[in-house]
Amino acid sequence: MKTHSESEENYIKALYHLGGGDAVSNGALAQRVGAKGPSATQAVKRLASKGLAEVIPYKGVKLTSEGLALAKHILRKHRLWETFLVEKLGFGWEEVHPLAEQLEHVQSGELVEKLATYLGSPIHDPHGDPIPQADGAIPPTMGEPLQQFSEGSRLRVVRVEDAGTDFFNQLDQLNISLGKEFTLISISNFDSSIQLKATDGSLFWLSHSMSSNIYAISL
Amino acid sequence: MKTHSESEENYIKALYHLGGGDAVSNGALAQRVGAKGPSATQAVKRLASKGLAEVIPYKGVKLTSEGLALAKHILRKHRLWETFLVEKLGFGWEEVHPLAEQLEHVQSGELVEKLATYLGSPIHDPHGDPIPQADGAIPPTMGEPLQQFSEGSRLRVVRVEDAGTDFFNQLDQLNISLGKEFTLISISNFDSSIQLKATDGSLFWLSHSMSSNIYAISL
DNA sequence: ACAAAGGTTTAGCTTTGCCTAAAACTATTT
DNA sequence: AAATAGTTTTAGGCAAAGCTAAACCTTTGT
Repeated sequence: MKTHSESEENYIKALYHLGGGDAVSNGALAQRVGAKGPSATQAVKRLASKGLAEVIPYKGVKLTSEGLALAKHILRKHRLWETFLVEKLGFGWEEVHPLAEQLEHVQSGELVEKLATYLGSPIHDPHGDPIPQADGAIPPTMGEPLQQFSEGSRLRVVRVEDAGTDFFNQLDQLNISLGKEFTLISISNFDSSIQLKATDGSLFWLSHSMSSNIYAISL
Repeated sequence: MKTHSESEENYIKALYHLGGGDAVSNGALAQRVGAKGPSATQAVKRLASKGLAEVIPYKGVKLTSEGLALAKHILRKHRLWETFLVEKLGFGWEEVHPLAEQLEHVQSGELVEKLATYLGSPIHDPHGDPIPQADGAIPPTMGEPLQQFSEGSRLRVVRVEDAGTDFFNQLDQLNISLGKEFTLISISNFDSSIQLKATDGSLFWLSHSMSSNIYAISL
């Protein structure tokens, strides 16, 4: 198995995040990896020369099937490590992303699979995001944003967007976590904020910016 | 906390391994990190400029107290990860070194300490080597090579040198692992090979090259 | 004591990966 | 259809970290 630099892996991840298998603009890519335009241009050339991406100058870049497979593998590692950090080491879900970014670059197929087994072959990470499987299959992405449900629905939180530390802290304050169940009481016509009732009977409001990052399924 | 490149950390590790706090020759250092002389010269200059090492040209390099503390911290991470890989993920003790070399570079004080706690704050790694503690204290290095014991001694294996995959495989074949107890039956005057008796009564011989890498305590 | 041998440092080149400034292309607007 | 605004690429630098070849110390042997 060929080996790739961390920088290359970061560009691969960014391409996957932004476009999946579709073309991505140079600017978007640069912004995502936190670099300037010319760095991205140069980086995608390197990727192209390794057969991981296909570039059409001035038009965009997209991952080849090989690049796509690599992206999924990196994402698999990332989400498995996040799961480990939360489930086994007791980290909060807001802390694990930067650590997983480092751990995901560790190179060893055997390690990934042993880790997966150790964690019970999970298919979703601590944020509810699907963990790509060893064969490249991607489990379904769960849930709809709370806005999608009608008043009176019983629902279970199954996924949250990684919207930054403050968002996670607010979730913790509100005692919202994956698997929790609520009843959607009402949606404001004025500012789209949402009123929920917890199983303990407590009532509270969520701003639109909060609720749009929270995904649930209907019970 | 300042951050260091992986290369820098590798040189720090090498300096610690070769000299502890004492001076090390450029050649030895270069060989240990797998680089050529000039690369080492350059590297130690970088370390010196960061206050991690002290260089006397043509004479040698040694770690400063700050460099020493960093070295211990890296070694702590390395040995904790090795412990994790063996105890939790079920890797064989011959496989873990290269993986730990990657994992040890992950930067997060909180991660190290959570990992240590998760593993039960071990003071020795799967090879019996001492794990530097968070405060920099180094637990005692256990055991004496088998040659040191007299015929008839009851002893317990507490540490093995990392002498390569073949060595570990042979240990596994002989069913020798840390904590196992043996009686030293005899030491050959001819080639210093050693005859041991296991607790199940089985008898076997160890070559000098095997036994000199196996450390035990007397019971 | 001096010269050869051996180890160390300097000099200069390579690659990766980032940057800024300038040139080139695309797209939009009149 | 042309000009302008916006994006992308090229050109040219810089730092880290490696290398080889050449110059420079230190040590050692006669």
